[in-house]
Amino acid sequence: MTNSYPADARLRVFASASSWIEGAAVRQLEQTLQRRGVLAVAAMPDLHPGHKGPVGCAVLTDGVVHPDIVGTDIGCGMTLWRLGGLLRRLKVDKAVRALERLGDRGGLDPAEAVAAGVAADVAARHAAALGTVGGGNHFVELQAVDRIIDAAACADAGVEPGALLLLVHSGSRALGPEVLARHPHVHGEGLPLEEGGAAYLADHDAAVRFARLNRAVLAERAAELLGLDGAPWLDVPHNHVTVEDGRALHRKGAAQADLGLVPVPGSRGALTYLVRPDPDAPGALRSIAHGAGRKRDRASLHGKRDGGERPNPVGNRVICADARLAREEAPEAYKDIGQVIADLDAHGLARPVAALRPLVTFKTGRA
DNA sequence: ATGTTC
Repeated sequence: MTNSYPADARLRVFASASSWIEGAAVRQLEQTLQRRGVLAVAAMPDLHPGHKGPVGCAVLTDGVVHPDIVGTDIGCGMTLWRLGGLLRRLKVDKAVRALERLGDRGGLDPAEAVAAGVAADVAARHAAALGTVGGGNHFVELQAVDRIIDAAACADAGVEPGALLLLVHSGSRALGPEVLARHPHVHGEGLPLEEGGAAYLADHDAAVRFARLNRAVLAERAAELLGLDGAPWLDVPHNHVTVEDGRALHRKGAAQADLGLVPVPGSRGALTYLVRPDPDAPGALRSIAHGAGRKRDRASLHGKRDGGERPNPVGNRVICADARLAREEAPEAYKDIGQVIADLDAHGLARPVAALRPLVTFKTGRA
């Protein structure tokens, strides 16, 4: 059973027949193609329905900027840090107790945020959010290199089995929604660069930098709590818009593919894959999948019919004091990351380099 | 996604 995708030469779908994509997401793709100025759309194997359009796609326009494609979480993405530690020396219980404290401290002071490059007015309103995970699918996760898949690429990158890593998924917190609200636009019409698009981009770019800084503060704090040396390695946004040669490239839940290696996480009970994208893959708009993608909407995961808690498929410890969030983010809410990676590989978008195993996941310490 | 959210 396969979906029938819109017959439109501008659309490329990088998913195999065995990757289930909801009909609602396909209908949203049709609407995306009707937005003003759309030249090309690349849909990834983790495509799923979103608020104002599908999550898991890249959209190139002739210069019209569509803020509601990027949505509220401007700059959201993944940061991967190397940790100076080895799996065989790790005490998992101790790591759990350490990461439980990630929610204890507040964010930065405005002065610290300004020193880190945040504009004074933004710092005044949002510094306290720097170093906070947020909700939804965001997390901080201690991982270990589980399996080398591409030995040469791993040797190049210094990736060795049993090495500890820190993966952070977060965004611009309340700054993103503020920026979106500050630039009103008609759905589907968007903002031409000279008619509000450039002004949106300036605020948007600040939110992208803010989100990256937030991930760095989170990683630094997590490494400190774990008592391990931490070194920044990769930072890859998957929710943003870039303008080049007068064209606007939007990514909505699609990872940037021209920054080197990319961590592609599964659910919070699955492996993460480190992949090497081909930034020139035809039709992919310099993008790849950003994760497993939701299989079930949040609402359907509540209620008695769901059958309650299941064991974590890969045995990582998940710190999440919010039971409702834990249900919405349960592993069974997500697609199979192995299939997503297989689809990326089969379509020439990315090659797997290593599999990373989650050990301890921090979602939220707040009850 | 959201100093969210009935």
